[in-house]
Amino acid sequence: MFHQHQKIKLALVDDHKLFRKGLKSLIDMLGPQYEVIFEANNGKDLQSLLTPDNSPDIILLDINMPEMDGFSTVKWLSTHFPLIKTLVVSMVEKEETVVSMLKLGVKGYLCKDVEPKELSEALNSVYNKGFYYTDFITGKLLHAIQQDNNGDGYGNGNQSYQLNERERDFLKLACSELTYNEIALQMSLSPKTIDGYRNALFEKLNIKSRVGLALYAVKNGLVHL
Amino acid sequence: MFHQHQKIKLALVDDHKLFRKGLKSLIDMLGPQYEVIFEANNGKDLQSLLTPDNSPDIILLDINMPEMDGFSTVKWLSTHFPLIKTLVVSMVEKEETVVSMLKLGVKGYLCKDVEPKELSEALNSVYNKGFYYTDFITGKLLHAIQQDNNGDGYGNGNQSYQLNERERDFLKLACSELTYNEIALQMSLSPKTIDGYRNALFEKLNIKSRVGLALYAVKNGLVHL
DNA sequence: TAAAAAATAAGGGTTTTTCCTTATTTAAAA
DNA sequence: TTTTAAATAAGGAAAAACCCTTATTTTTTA
Repeated sequence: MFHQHQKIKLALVDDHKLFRKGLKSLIDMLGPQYEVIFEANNGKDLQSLLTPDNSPDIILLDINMPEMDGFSTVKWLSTHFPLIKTLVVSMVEKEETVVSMLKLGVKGYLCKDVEPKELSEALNSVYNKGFYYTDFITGKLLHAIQQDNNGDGYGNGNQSYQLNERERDFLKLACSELTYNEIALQMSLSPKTIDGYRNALFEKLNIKSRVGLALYAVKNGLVHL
Repeated sequence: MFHQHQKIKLALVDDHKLFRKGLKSLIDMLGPQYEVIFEANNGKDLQSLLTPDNSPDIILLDINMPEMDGFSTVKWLSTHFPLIKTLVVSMVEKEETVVSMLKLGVKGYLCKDVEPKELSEALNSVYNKGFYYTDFITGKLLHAIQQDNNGDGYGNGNQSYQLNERERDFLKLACSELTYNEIALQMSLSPKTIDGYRNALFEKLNIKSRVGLALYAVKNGLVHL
């Protein structure tokens, strides 16, 4: 085993300081090969801290965060810092979320209830191999692919439940006590268009009611509680 | 400063292993005066691990957990192990939740985004003084009291928004895609009674729509995502 | 056990949500 | 510049949600 010339630089992005500090503590215990160079509360915070001079090898990233969530952060990173590898650490286990994140190019996905041992495996794997694929991830992907093949009109290769910007905007507002008419006003759209968005989401997400929409939004970190 | 004869025994109850391990790591760093004697995934898990021979001084308890949540756990502890002190560590910051927990007799309430320093202060305070009251807690209590005094018919001393068993049952079902009629069937009640429950909750919780109900339930850990 | 309080239920009406189908406008691709 | 595709919008109707008032039953309390 030869000498490691440089420490592996990490950054932590999570809106719960206690979790972040705990995570940092666990990482410190893994040994001196890892160094947490900074922590951020959310994507916005990360944007201000991240510079070419101060950039980590791997970012451990939460999804559900205020101001700027994991999705937006990964997208931003992929254009501005494409060399940084992202490892998601989230409590969200939903297939849609995992698959969406992988499509965006994250290098691994950990649930917050894994063993600390898996954290170190993930970090090593992402740094050395460039990715960390577990049975968890494979299972989600497989299931997603299988669903794509059932000929429901959404499948054949492209994203079956990937929501576009407008739908996400709508979904966030649907997750409030606004009436659909009020949402239409907010979005400067006809109530009938809103009607269409709702129906599209119902079909895409296999949901039957507005409560379902709200719950989906929460589960997938589109809104914060 | 004199010798501490006995370590302060702690137990951690949280459904996210990585958070638990991080928390344990932070506690271990506080010094040898604290010892985490066991960890549990949720209330049910705690029930099976907790015996008179194996009981901690302080339990650090999450709220939103599957199987058995923080509310039920605290209630159970207060009858079966009244001497154990409970310190809530949750991401929930809603006044209702904080106040309800305090009414149930927890000795302190920490949000998951506090500094680790506050964790150690809280543990010391709970162990030495029996409680840990912060401005955060006082603020919530004060606000709750002030609301009680506005003569809205719910106040005068008793719980203004404490939900009873039946209302909680209903709320959980309302947080689904079931129709109110279907909920009535499930609960073996008339749809008109359900109507009454909904209206009562709307008023108590200052909510205007079913989406609001669902969101409230999620925020307060009545349902798990 | 009588009175008070809480839980359960009904009547009846308004608004919002939900579900179809089809049409127009705008943007992208060939 | 056609052809296609995507976003936006309309009409019309049925179901569900929402709201207010009052009545009955059950449970608690005095």
